[in-house]
Amino acid sequence: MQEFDFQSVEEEARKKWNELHVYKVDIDTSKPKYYVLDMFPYPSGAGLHVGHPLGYIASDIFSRYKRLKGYNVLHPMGFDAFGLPAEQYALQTGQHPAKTTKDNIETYKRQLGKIGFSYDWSREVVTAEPNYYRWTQWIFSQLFKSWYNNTAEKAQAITELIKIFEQSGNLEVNAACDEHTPQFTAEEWKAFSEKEQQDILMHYRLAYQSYSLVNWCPGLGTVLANDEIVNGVSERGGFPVERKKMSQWFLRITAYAERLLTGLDTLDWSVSMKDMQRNWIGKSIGAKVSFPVKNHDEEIEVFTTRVDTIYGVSFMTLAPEHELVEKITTAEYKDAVQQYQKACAAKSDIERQQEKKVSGQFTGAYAIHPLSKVEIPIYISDYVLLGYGTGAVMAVPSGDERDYRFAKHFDLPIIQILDIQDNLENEANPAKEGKYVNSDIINGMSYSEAVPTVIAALEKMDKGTGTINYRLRDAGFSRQRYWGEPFPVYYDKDGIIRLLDDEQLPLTLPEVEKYQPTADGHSPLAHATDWVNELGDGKTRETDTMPAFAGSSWYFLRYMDPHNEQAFVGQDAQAYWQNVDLYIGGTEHAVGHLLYSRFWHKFFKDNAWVSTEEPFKKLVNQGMIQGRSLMTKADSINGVPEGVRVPIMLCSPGDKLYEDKLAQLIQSDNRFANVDLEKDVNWENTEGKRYITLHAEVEKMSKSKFNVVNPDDMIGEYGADTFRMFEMFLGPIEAHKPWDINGIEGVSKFVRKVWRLYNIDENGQANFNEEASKEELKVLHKAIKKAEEDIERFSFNTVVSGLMIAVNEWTKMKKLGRATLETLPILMSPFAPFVSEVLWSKMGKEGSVINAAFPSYDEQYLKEDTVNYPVSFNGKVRFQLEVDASFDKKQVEEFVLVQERTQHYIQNQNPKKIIVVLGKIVNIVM
RNA sequence: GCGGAAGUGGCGGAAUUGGUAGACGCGCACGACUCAAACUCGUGUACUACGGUGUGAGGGUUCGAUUCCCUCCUUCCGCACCA
Repeated sequence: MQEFDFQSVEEEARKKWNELHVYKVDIDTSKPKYYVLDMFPYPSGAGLHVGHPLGYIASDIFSRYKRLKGYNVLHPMGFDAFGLPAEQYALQTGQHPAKTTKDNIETYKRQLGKIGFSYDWSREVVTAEPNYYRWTQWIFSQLFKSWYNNTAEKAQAITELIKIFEQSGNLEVNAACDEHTPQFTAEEWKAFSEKEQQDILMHYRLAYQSYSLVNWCPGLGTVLANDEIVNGVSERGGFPVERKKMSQWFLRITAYAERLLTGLDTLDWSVSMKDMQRNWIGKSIGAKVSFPVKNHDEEIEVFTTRVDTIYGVSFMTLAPEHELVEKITTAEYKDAVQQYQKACAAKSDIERQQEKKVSGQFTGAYAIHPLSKVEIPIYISDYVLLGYGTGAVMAVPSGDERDYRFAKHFDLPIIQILDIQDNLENEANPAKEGKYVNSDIINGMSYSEAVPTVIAALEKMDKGTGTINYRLRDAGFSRQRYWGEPFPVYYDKDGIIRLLDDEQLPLTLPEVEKYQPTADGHSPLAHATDWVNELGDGKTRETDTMPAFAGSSWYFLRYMDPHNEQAFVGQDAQAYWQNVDLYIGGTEHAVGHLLYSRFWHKFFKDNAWVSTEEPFKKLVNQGMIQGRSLMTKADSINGVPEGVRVPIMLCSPGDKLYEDKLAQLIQSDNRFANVDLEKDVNWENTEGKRYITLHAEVEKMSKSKFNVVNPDDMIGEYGADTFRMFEMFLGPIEAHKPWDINGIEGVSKFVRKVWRLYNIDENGQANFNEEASKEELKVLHKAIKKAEEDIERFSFNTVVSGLMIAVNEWTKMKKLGRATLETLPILMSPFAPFVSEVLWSKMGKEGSVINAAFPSYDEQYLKEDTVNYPVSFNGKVRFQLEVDASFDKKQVEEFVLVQERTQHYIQNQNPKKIIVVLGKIVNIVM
């Protein structure tokens, strides 16, 4: 008998797929479509480890399954190729990022190719290629040319807005815009200079420029992202970071906040994923209230979600940077206030957030409570953030923990406002239950009555309005980097920003000599002075580039129509493929990529470039495969708390690491530069040589932890089919689980057992019966049923178990029938495409198994003549009883009662109750 | 602190609407094959004082709970002076 040889099997299958071009898909209106998408990988230099393909395997299984089920399946792959690591590498080595990125993509494709994915590579998309980013630039232009009409609830052309301005100014316009947008009439608009008009339009555009603070790190000469800063210094190098005001591009995602929120209800995503987005959008319904300042014309505006607590306000707190502070501070307090402001400014945001001590400073000024007219003192304190709400708080010590601590510290009044606040001596009570007290017009009311009452009162005297606030901020869209999409704009000689014409796209990245930013923090593109000035006439190009999320916010649409030169996606292609039916990826993109993509998609919908409101219907988050790091005992090397990690391929847990080997390892890892082998190591010594014992620890798989397992190695040893099935067999797709090589033998055995079922002789011929037996068909139809049901609910690990059970039973039957052996490859092909393809051929079938039809199970084979009932007494199972399957409840009951064993448990008592669940269980209650 | 997910043998995990807890695989033990080993095949494998007891702990609903409800503990993830 011929034994299974995965190498020749993989070769044979691959050859067939290449010849038949099986993965090429096109629009086919005779079939329903199904779009399965993997999250876009960033091609890092390290290549794939075994954790990466987990989601890809799952999506590939589902794609193949859907295809067998008669769907026209779009299953593409491409690369999110712009980004920091390539640029860092360029900084270090001088190699062009385009070159390293290309090399890395080659590595990825080679690795992915080994696993046997059903990608249609003719649709490959690479964000860093000009023929792709041309459209990213085009989309940016469209955002720039649009504003959001809150009344129409959609984006519209900026030219429409200009028409409105010319007719009636902006007083009647209900648009998403900056809070500080000036108001003007049509006449005033017409009188503005062009520069002034353009500046005003910036307040409305969906892609706009504005000044904002960035994290400028002089030590590195660059701008850092928030997560590149640890404890106020740069993660790399530990240099101080300062806040620097720079002109930046933004996308007005806040215009879509409400639609992004309500759209979540229509999506088949996990609860936690939706919650993360809801949390990020952070809608709060509240009120804006104005507090007049005594002896001033100014009013302090606050935003509150608890306008019902307004009668509990006993002081106000402003952010130290609040613009009113200077104006209202009395001469007496000027010095103290300035000192406090200085102290706050010296602290980084992170320090301010970590500060637990109560601090603040009285300004000497008083506000007048809009309802009670009581005078209340105005303080400044660093617990109030300028960036949130209005940068001012109406302090209600009885209901808010921070206000309470502040009040206690400065000995300010704590006013009870709800009858249930009975422990104000010790703590604030933020509850909304109970009835209001000390609250004038809302005394005796409940929360839901009080809120509208207060808002109405405030609105009547023009001191407040009900408002909705979002935590969501507009998305910063500028990066002072080289390796990203250039902005398709230039500044004319008056400094007015102009778009390039669409025909001038793509605006390609110029070559630069160095990838460092300029000394004043401008992007490396500023070094390319020829490029910056090439338009002449005093026109200069924008030197910032777009962030990595630009290209990934729309790539799923490009796959539908990757070579279209006329549009980023053609109407026909989009009308057919609609949107992504199944999206598989990690949770790390919960609020970044997934939110931006939804935002762009809605913008496309507003312009009727796409027909769907949401891009991703169903989202499945694959878990992380963790590594097992081999460690020396944690306490065995002092001063290095995590011990020494040992490359995973070298040894296994329990192994002894001898002195010479350890010395070698320590030398190769500079974190252990100061370890003294004599003083710091607790040696064991039982055999004349010193050693330490290794143990395993589960942690993230990472090159720096020496615990990376390469899929190439696994495939080389066990074959791609076994590798695919094993990754699925590890556990539920969403769960995090440690990579444990132990189980792979079981899957490998399974594949070989499958091969043996075909009794393949020396000539490569399968041997089988023409007629399949009833028993084997029963096993088959059970397996079909389980496979189908489990794949539908993404329970891939149990599909593998189910197939194992079937194969174990068939193995006992020696020689199987044609029907069984022809169906098995179809069932298995989503999981193990290579061996399934070859076995399909061995059965003399034409074409590829990929194009077969998924079998349907036949109930008649699943029917049993008898049912095994567990018979329990008072819920405790005592014995099994075989009962005729056609019996009804009464018959089962009677049959059970006359059994000798039943009588033995009943003794001579009368059962109180007998419960028969047909096909399941019999329970006798005594 | 708030929100979410999870907790089952030595290990990964199964049990789909409440109905035989531990499927399947690993590991381990024994046996067959072999000069021997590997491979392969077979048998067994939650604990047990053999009465029973068992799904993180305690309580509840139910004829019956891993599954539903309440309280608590632990782990992981996300958010957080958010007014």
